[in-house]
Amino acid sequence: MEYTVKILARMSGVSGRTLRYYDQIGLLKPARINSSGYRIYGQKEVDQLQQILFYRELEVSLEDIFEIMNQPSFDRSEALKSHYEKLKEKRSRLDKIMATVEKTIASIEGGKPMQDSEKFEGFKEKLIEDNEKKYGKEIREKYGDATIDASNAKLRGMSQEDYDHMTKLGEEVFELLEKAYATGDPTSPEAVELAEKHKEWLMYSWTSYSKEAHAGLAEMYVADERFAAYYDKVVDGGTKFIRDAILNYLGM
Amino acid sequence: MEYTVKILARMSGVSGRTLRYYDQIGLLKPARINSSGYRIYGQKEVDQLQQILFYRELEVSLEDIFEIMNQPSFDRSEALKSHYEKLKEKRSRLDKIMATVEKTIASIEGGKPMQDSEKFEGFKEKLIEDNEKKYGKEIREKYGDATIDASNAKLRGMSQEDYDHMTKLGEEVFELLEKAYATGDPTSPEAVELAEKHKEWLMYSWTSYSKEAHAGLAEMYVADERFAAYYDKVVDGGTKFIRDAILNYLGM
DNA sequence: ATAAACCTTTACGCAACGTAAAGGTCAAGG
DNA sequence: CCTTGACCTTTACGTTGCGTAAAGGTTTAT
Repeated sequence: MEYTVKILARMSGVSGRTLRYYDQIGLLKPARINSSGYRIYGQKEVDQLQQILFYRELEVSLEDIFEIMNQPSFDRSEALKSHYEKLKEKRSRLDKIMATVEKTIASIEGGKPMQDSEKFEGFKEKLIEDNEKKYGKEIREKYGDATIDASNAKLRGMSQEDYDHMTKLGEEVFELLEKAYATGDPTSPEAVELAEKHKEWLMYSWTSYSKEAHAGLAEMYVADERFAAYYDKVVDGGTKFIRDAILNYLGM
Repeated sequence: MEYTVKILARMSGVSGRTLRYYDQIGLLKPARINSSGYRIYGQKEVDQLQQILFYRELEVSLEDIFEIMNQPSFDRSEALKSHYEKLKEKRSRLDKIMATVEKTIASIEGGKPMQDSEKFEGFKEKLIEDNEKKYGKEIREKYGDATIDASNAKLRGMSQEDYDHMTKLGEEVFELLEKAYATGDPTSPEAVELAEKHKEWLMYSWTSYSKEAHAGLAEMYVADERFAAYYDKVVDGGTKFIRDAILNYLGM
């Protein structure tokens, strides 16, 4: 039950260099180093490597894998179940791309033209994935999976126009934030408009709306450095301002 | 039907930077540059980009994509059919990994242990893929798809022991080449053993064996720089020697 | 005419290793 | 016992496919 680099590498399908690299960055340390300086891996490390490979399969960065697996709340069994769902999503993305390939073949051989935007169906899913990779981790960590999963599900069903409109709304929120901030008053008409626009934007990704959830999100913006940085980019203190504007709008 | 960078990017799901990069490396050049230096893409480029994304989905390197698409014999329709098959393989690999995840969950919750090597089922497929990525392209180009596809199919069905044994045989071929070469005589007993061992090794990946195919492969070794480099690494002129030894063994 | 939203090129940065170099260790066979 | 070959080690530079400023020109809308 003890393995050297080469043996574990052969068993798992990764290279020796990969194992050494994982040791180097602290992602997977050998159980012990023997008297000659050789890395020796045991049971626990085998299971950890498997877990790492599952995450890697989902294109999670090694850094994120490290953070996830080192969280005190990390539950292997639960992680595996989540993996299963993600793999299913990945497979359905593949199915979509396969459908696009089929359609393209038919269009070439049948001579009937295809909408340009149709030609990229399935690839758009990648956008959603990437988005999740960028923001999903922290949101998941702090606010649970439910919100983001629902948000993704809705995104997926959206038409191009809807998507564009939503993007535009998001930008308008940004612009409004700047204007409203200039008034210095979170109860000003501009601030109210900001809150309204923000709600409108939210409706695109939220499956259900409640004042409490909206207010909770506003608080989250301030609490979460990532969101804070996002809104503070527009104007310093912008995050707090948008929170106050929303809370005022909601009468809280 | 004319698109600027941003528009095409949004439509296809790639970034603007990606399009500029593809232009830079010559993979996808815009149809024309307008008077202000802007990149303008047309119908043909849209289809090319789609094709590129299909290849990218299969993890083909951009360099290889370029070579493949610029071959005079490149047939879009055929390429798409091949894509479809590959995507199917990728999906079945995903299925295997999903099965491994399920098994792992059951093993954790049921408390029954799992073979260490079982834990990496599905990942091993990656090895085959990578191998193909490394050698497959040139072989395909020059000798058609049939051989390598069959070879992969057989590889997939192999047990760990078989695989190890094959690897070992491959190494023995190498060792023998050096010894046999030292005799300087492709009809020496050592050379005959080399040819025999080489046949034995071949049988692991070939579905059927014929003298002609074996001889053909020997010639291919010499003709193909990649293989030549591979065998000449052992001893200079090793490739020609192994060809002569095989031809002699086959009585040709 | 001014701002917003595009576009351009240049250039440095990054992840996740591959790959070579230079050398120590260990089991097996002569 | 000693050599050989297959392991092991560390160090370090190279690669792919972009992301991300920076610094500036163009177009469109108001």
